Amino acid sequence: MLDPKYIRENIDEVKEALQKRKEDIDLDKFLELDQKRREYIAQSEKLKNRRNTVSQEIAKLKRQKQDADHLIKEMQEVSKTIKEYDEKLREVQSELNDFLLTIPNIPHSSVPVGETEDDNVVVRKWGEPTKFDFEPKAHWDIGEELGILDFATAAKVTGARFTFYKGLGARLERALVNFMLDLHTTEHGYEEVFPPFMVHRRSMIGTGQLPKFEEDAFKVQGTEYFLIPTAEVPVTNMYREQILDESQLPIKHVAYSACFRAEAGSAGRDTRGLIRQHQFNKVELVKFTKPEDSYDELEKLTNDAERVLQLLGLPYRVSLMCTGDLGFTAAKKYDIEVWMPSYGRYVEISSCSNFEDFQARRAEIRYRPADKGKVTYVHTLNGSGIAIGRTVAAILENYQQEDGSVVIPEKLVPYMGGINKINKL
RNA sequence: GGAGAAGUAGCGAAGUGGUCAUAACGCGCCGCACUCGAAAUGCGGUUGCCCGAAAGGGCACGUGGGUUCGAAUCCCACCUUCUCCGCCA
Repeated sequence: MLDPKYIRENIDEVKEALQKRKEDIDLDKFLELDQKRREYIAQSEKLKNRRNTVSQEIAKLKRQKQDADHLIKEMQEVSKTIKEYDEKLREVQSELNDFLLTIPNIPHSSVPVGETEDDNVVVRKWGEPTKFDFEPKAHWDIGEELGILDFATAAKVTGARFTFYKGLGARLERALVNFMLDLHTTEHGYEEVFPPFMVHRRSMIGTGQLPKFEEDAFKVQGTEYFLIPTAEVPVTNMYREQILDESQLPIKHVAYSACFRAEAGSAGRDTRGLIRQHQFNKVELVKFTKPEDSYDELEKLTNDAERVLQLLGLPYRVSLMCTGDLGFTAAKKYDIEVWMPSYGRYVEISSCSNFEDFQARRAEIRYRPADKGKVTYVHTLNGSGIAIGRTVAAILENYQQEDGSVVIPEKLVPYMGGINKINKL
């Protein structure tokens, strides 16, 4: 959520920013509602002041056993009028709030202006696309031939876009979760959190999934709960409506969770394999920082995520998202993309974003500066560190051998109980 | 799921219709004094939001309604926590 005061005072700048995002939002409507709101507040408060004053007088008269009927009669009228103004105010306020919740974040000045993913800027590459002296296979074929992935059975049991991992496949998934959690807790200083996989509506609004993107979420029938699309939601909302102490910042959490996405609107895309599932595992990094530190922390967070791929020996590149590909909530976002031989290109495996105070405002997460300055919104950041299913896909494809087996990256071998290769049965 | 109790500042807690919500009192925290230094002691300071150029005003006692000239206080609903019972991994 943007600061209403900021929009009011910088209306042209905000309009221009939204245009860069290709967002068509009528900010004049905002100004109009905001104007009305302030009018009603002024009217209502003037009357409340009168009521408070007179109520004291009534109390005084009653104590002196004097007659206060004429004042009480006047106050009956005043109270009625206050109620009318407050009702109008409530309506405008809620309309204004609903409107604010649909305005996306303003891109940071360092974000390239562009329309589609073609305008994203590759900022660095690590490693080279894997070369094979045989015809490499896609991970869904490798996985099925090794008996470690079973899409057909998942379709029978649940439906499309679900998977059974079996045997060493299930073990590989689990090994990656543990490997990443250990890396981020012991080497990068994140505190581990294991969150609820369901949250209520207020939390989904806090991080920006709602109200605009309800069709992307799974709602649990008979409850007001949503399955989390990412651990970002519960972990960021841990600190909702809290005033933190400056000495606590930055707060850094790492969380494993399953993630659930309806994938509405992606019908027909990435239908095979592990790339686009309704349920997948992810290790997520979440940070809360002082405003002046958030862009440094974004670089560090991105590096922390990249480290996973480096240790696994998977070639990747980092792209800076352009204004048109930034998503609703981010002010700046890097995608880390891993080389996927079956796609013949790099595929997103992590998204690292700085939301500045956009989420903090929605979720009311603030901190008290040590110098006793004004209570201020924190900046929130998060990034995948990293998506597990896509990592399995990348390992299967990049580490496949001509005989159909898959070598386990060295760093992962201890987590696989010493197994360094998955062979055909 | 059933029965009961409770939700007020960082924590504990007072306040049961107007004169105590910048919220008594205690603890904690910050500053100052005393001290060679510390402890102890004393003094002072310690919620947030909204409207307003300012002066100033308004709001918030779990949340939302209601009654009333006036609600932390009375009524209703919901949420959360605790205790007991039932069920369950």
